[in-house]
Amino acid sequence: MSGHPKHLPADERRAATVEAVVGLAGEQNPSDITTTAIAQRMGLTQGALFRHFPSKDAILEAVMSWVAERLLARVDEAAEGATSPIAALEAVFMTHIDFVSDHPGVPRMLFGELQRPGETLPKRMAQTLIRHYGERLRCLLEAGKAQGELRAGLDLDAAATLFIGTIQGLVMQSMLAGDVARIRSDAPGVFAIYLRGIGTVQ
Amino acid sequence: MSGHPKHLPADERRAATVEAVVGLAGEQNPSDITTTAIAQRMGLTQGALFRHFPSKDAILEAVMSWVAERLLARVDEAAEGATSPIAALEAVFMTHIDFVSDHPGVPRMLFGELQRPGETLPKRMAQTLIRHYGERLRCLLEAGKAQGELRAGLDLDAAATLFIGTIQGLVMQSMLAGDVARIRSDAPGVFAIYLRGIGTVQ
DNA sequence: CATAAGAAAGTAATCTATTACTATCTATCC
DNA sequence: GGATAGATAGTAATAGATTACTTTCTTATG
Repeated sequence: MSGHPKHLPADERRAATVEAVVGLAGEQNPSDITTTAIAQRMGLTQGALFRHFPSKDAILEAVMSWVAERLLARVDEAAEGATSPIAALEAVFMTHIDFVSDHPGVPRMLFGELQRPGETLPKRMAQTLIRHYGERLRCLLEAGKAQGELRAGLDLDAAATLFIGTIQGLVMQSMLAGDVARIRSDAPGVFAIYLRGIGTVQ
Repeated sequence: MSGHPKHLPADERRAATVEAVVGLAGEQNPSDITTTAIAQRMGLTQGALFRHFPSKDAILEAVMSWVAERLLARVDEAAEGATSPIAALEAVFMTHIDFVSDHPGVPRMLFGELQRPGETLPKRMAQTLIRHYGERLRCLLEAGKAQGELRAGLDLDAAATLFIGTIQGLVMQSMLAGDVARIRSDAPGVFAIYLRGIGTVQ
C-alpha cells in the first residue's frame, strides 16, 4: 500500500498531531485515546509519533497548550469588540460555544485532565487555563457591576462558576442526545436564563 | 499477611464492590479504574471479583443501577416534602448537591459513561438516568409555571439543562480546587442566581 | 463433608516506548 | 546542474508493562 508518506516539517506534524487528538476526543473517551489511534488518523505508524514527541504526555501537553492559546485568544478578541460588559459576556459565551461546537473534544479533555490523580503537566495546564478564563470572567462581571448593568449584590465567584457550568450543561446535553449541533441551538435559551440570573433588566 | 478474609454473602460483596468503585471514582479518572484497584480496596484479590460479576462491565452496570436507584429516590423524597414547586426545586438541588458531595465520583462516572463510543449497557443506563432526572425537573418547572411562581415565557428545556449545568459547574470548580467541600459551600450562591434566572420574584 | 468463596498463577490482548533500518528532503561541491 | 552526503522523517518489529478474564487449587463455613 501507501509506503512512506511525504516528509513534513516537524512543526506541521506536531500541529497535525494536536488536530488528530482533538478530533478523536470528540468521538470517544479522551483517556482511551491510544498512540496507535492518533497515528492511524494521521496516516502514520505508531512509532513515528515518538520522533516528534518524547512521550504521550508530551502530546497531551501540546494539545492543552493549543487549546489555551486558541480559546483565550478568541475569547479575548470577542470581549474587546463589545461595547459594554454585558455585551462582552454574551460575545464571550457565544464564542466559547462556537469553539466547543467546532471542537467538541476540548471540554471533554479538560474535564478528563482535571480528574487525573497526581500532578502531571497537562493537568496543571488545564487548571491554569480554566483559572485564567475565570479571572477574565470575574473581571467582566466586575465591570458590569461598576457600570450598573449587574446588580450590586451579585456574587462574582458564583456568577463565574455558573457561567462555566452553563457551557458544561450544554456539553452534557449534547452528549446525551449524541448530537453536537444541539450545543449551538440550545445555547441562546440557556444563556438568556443566565443573563437574567445575574441581574440584567428587571 | 491477611490471608483469607471472612466470607460474605454474595449480595453484600456486590454492594461493597459498588461502594469501592464509587469511592475510587472520587479519587481518579473513572475510566482508569482497574479490577485490581477495586479488589485491593476491598481487601480481595483481583480474580475473586469475577466470582460475583461475570465481567467488568457488569460491575459498572451494578454501579449505575445503584446510582439511579439512590439518586432518584432521594430526589423524589425531597420533592415530595416541599410545599411549592420552587421549594421542591430547591430541595432537589440541595439533595443532589449532598449526594455528589458524599459521592464525588458519581458525576464523573456519569460523564465518563456518556463519552463511551458504541452502545454499552452501562452507558444506556446513564442516559436513561439523566433523562428521567430531566423529566422530573421539567415536571416541577411546569408546575411552577402553572402556579405563577415562574414566568410564563420560561423555556423549560433550557431551564432543565441549566439546572444540571449548575451542578456540573460546581463539580468542575471543586475538581479545579481539589476540594470536594467547596461543592457544598458554593452551592447556595450559584443556585440563587439560577433561581433568579428562571423568574422567581422580581 | 460438601459447597461456595477466595487465593494464586496463568493467558491473551493491548498499550507505550524503543530499536534498527530505510526513504525522502536539502544543501553543497565539482 | 547532477551526483552525493547528512540530516530528518518515516517503517517494521518488538520489548516490557498492564489489562481483563480464566483456571486450578485451597480454605472457611454451615
